[in-house]
Amino acid sequence: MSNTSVRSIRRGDLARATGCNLETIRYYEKIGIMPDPPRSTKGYRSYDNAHVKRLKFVMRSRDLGFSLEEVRGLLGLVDDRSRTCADVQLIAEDHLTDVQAKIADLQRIERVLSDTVARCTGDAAPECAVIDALLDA
Amino acid sequence: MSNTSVRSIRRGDLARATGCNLETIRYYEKIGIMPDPPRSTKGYRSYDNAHVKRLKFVMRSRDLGFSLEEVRGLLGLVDDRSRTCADVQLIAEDHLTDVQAKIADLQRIERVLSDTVARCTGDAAPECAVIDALLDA
DNA sequence: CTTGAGCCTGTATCAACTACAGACCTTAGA
DNA sequence: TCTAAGGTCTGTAGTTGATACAGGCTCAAG
Repeated sequence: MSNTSVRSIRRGDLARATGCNLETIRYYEKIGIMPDPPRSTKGYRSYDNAHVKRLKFVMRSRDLGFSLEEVRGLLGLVDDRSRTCADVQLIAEDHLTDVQAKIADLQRIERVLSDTVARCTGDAAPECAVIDALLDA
Repeated sequence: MSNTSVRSIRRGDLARATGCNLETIRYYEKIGIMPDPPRSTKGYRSYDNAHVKRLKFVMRSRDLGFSLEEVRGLLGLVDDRSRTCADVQLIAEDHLTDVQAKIADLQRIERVLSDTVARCTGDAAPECAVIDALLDA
């Protein structure tokens, strides 16, 4: 069962293969999230399946809201043969806590905002419940 | 009923009066969210009650997640004698929609993340459900 | 041989702040 | 009166996570 082996692709191909923006790949390489790939004689970067896989990992992590520093931590654990499930769980649980806090924050905002907007008449009058709420402590 | 009238305070006092970071005030002045205040002969900025009120408005708006551009819009409407409740409602409702979308996004993330973390054994084994989820498409 | 696409590099921009350096001013205490 | 501490002034750089653009090479098709 040989899976589709990509021998040597260029940055644009990697972008297409992953759906990641080309400039973003460049940025990830600059900050060390992605490795500096080998170069052709003419200086063109050459990527392979391992790069595709790693970049997809990064993208899925980002999609789940992990910061690039958290992704860096996760990548370190992926590479580390001695990592344990507990190590990973720690990062993921921390992040989950962050996400839950953000949700709570936004829900508070949503309540205040929708309550206030609901008091709007929405007509041509200069009085407005939203402005009043923002002006008054 | 004379309310506490602040005749002339300096930037540090404005910061203390509002709880806003001093550098943030400076930034707001730079980008025009707050006006350039008058200066003393020695070049010290001098603020009054109107500045305190405006800055508090900005801070409450930011706290409710309005972007600085949205705040700019709201401030324009506060100042504008011809503004209507409908004008303000439009901005607030747009923002409310944004907030609701963000909540939905984070809730999706929260589900995936907590489901995945729940499958962690949390032990010293190298197999980890989180890593697996991030590695597999 | 030319044209266009793709790649290379460096640099700038965005939001919304925050931080720091070096110079000046003001005020309280000795 | 002198001095030391603290506030204020200015300009500038750094943060996160990208995105955009300019100017120069190279490569493949027609």
